[in-house]
Amino acid sequence: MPGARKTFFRLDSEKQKRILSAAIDEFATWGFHRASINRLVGVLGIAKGSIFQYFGNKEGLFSYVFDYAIETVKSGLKKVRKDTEDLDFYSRIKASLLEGVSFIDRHPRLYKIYLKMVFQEDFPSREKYLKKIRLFSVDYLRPLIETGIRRGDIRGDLDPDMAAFMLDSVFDRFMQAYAVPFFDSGAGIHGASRDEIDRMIERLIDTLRLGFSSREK
Amino acid sequence: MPGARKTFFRLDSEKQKRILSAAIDEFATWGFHRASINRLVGVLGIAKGSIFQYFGNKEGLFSYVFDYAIETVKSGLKKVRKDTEDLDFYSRIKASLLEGVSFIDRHPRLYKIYLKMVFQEDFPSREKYLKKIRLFSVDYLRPLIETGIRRGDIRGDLDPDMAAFMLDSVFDRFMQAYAVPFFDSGAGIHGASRDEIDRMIERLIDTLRLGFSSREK
Amino acid sequence: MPGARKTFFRLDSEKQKRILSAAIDEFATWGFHRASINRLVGVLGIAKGSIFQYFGNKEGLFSYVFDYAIETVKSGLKKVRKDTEDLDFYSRIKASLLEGVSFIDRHPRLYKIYLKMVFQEDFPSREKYLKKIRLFSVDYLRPLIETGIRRGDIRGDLDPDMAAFMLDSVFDRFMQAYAVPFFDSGAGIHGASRDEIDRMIERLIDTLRLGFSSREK
Amino acid sequence: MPGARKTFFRLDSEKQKRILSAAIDEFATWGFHRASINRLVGVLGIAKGSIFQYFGNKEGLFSYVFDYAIETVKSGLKKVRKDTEDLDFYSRIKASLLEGVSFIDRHPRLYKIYLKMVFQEDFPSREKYLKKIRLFSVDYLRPLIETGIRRGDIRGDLDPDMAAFMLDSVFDRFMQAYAVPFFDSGAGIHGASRDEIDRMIERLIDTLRLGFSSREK
DNA sequence: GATGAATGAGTTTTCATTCAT
DNA sequence: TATGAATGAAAACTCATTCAT
Repeated sequence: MPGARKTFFRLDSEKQKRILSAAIDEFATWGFHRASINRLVGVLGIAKGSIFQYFGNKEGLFSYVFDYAIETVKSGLKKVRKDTEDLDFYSRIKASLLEGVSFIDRHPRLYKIYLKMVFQEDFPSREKYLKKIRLFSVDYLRPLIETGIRRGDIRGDLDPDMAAFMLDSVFDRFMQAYAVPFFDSGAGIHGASRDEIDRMIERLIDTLRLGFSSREK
Repeated sequence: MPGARKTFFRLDSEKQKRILSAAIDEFATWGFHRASINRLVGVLGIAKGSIFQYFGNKEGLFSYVFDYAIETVKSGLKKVRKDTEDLDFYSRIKASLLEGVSFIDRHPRLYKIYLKMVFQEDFPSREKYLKKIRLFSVDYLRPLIETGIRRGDIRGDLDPDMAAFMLDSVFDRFMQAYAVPFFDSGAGIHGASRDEIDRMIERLIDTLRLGFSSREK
Repeated sequence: MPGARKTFFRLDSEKQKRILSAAIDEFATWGFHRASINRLVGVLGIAKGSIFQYFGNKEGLFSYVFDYAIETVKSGLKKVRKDTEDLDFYSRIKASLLEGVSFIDRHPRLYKIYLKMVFQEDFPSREKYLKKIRLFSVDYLRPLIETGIRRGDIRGDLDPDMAAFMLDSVFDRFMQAYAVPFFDSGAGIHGASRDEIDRMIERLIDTLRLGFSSREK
Repeated sequence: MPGARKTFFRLDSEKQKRILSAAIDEFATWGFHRASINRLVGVLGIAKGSIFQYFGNKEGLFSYVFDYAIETVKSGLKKVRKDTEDLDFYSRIKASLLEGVSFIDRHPRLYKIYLKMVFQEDFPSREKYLKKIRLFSVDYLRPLIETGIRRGDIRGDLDPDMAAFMLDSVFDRFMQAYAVPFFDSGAGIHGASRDEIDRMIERLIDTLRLGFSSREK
């Protein structure tokens, strides 16, 4: 039901972009509940009624912004998947992590909205939005793992559920670790250079690859 | 600075508990900003002014609840650490995960407050509260890993930073995975029995132990 | 910064006047701090939010009322200055005092607001408001004195600073003396008629003119 | 009716002074209405109920403070009147002005309370308090003028009502002019030295003595 | 289609006073 | 005599939504 209406899409495309961008700002800064339509129209210099005409209500606006965010993430990862088709499993994981970091650099506000959303159970239709995200992770990581096993990059008896779970956890946490200082200072993981980030990822992947136990024969 | 005042501690202890419990309910359900003192005193059947006499302001109340939560988590983990002192690394990790799951069963509302808090950047002194939590994870996991290496449970060349990072991520995510369906239905990880949870944890630890790569000689 | 917003000026002019008048009432009766927006909107029969839409906040409303008061005083005195251009110094002083008295008759509530304001050090931007008033007295009285000296109405060796200071003091006090009983009973200086006021002013000016000392040769 | 009760006077005299001083602070800073008993007892570290036991209610406390202020002013002026009995009129006026200035230096908080009070019509029994002050001015200035005329310091045909009115106005304004910057910076009339204040007073008295008109024979 | 005035329930916080202990 | 917990009305201000123009 919610989302943008025909009226919105009939607007001149420049205006559509201005509204989208201002709405992203508002939700990224304040989260859903504390975002204020009053403030938004103040910034945009348009009539309050217009927002309601375009999106029905506050949730409709959020829904539009959120779908845009999902599209953006998806297209980034699709590109990585395709570009790395011929590489081995670990290189693909590394590329994916780098894409995550780069996504935060390119779209910090969208990532903020994601974080805001994840743990606020109470806003309308939260479940629906979360499902779109979760599916995603499974859709993306499971095939990667399966291909890795088939090609012999990963040991054949690896538990694919748990592997996916671990990757998902580590991905998420790594992005958070990168993002939080980035939001404060504009530099990820407390000012680490791109090279340092690179090395960190390698160490992380090594740990994933080798596991904790000693390799006695 | 904020927190409970003398006035509060002078109250009859039954009343203190009633207020603490109702406040936990309120913050667990609504988060910090949307929690309502009006609603709270309505539930408690006391005067609005009283809350402000006890805690100074809304943040004082939150601070009191939060410190209580931290104490509760800490005492649970301390017990695990002590009770498992003689066990090997993987058993201790398993016990810790089980304690996490059990904590959610025993104190679902406190865990909810934690989740609500983590990604709402804007509420007063959030940093201060987060620091208390973060310290925690490091304080707890690093010694476990170091002892594991010393005792030979873990390979000596394991990267301890990344290992701690992985454990922290996986712990957090596992607890979230357990908690979210738990909040909805009262049963963790979509209704799994205690036995099933147990097996899941074992599979997870196995994956951690062995890593992704095949064990060529 | 504060003051009325576009929204307010777009209102039907009758409504603007009703709001201005009710706000003057409220501030004149209660001063800044004890004035109540709740009471105001109750009297006006409009929604509380509307006042905040028109003026942003309480100070914005006060600022609007205050600027209106200043305008009203200024225009009265300007008229006197112009109308008495050709008269001698003492006649101009008399006319000014009469204008002061008449201002209180015409705008008792505005004068009340002035009195309330002068000695409440703490309300927001008080200094800014006071400055607007102080400038005023200097701007008005000094030229009058200088012209009086030039024309020979006043002795050439009069100390102009102290003369201005005395006039300002006496003006202020006279208006207060007139106003305070006026507020209580509706009749200035305890029920004196316009003729009596007139004579009082003459006696006052005589005292100013001749000074206290005996006129020895 | 209002004022301090027996209970208060039975207190150890040191405590009485602490309470008086803290109450003066509170009223001087906040005026009557915005003064807070909560804050006061917080500062004093005594029970809220005690204040009500000592003074009945807020007005009782104010009344006590106010009577103390009047006594303090009176005793200062009485001393001046007596010490200057043998001096001529203008010297006595000068001494009185200096006493006013010195009073502000010695008791700035009491003078603040006076200013706060004068133009806040609405607090309980304000008229009663004001009367005590007004009487005062008449009681003090009229005899001074009459003695001055009798002794030939002042011309015999001076209008004594208007003379008293002028003196009262100029006194009041001078003290305000001294006090307001004093409250802000701790130095009267924008940092003037005692010598400069002295000269100002002399210029002012000269202007009063000689009047505005030229002294043609 | 666009506008923006109107709404009123909601928020946190303050405070003088009472009264049982 | 002293204490301090309890009260609840009042304050300023916010905001999503509606609807007449």
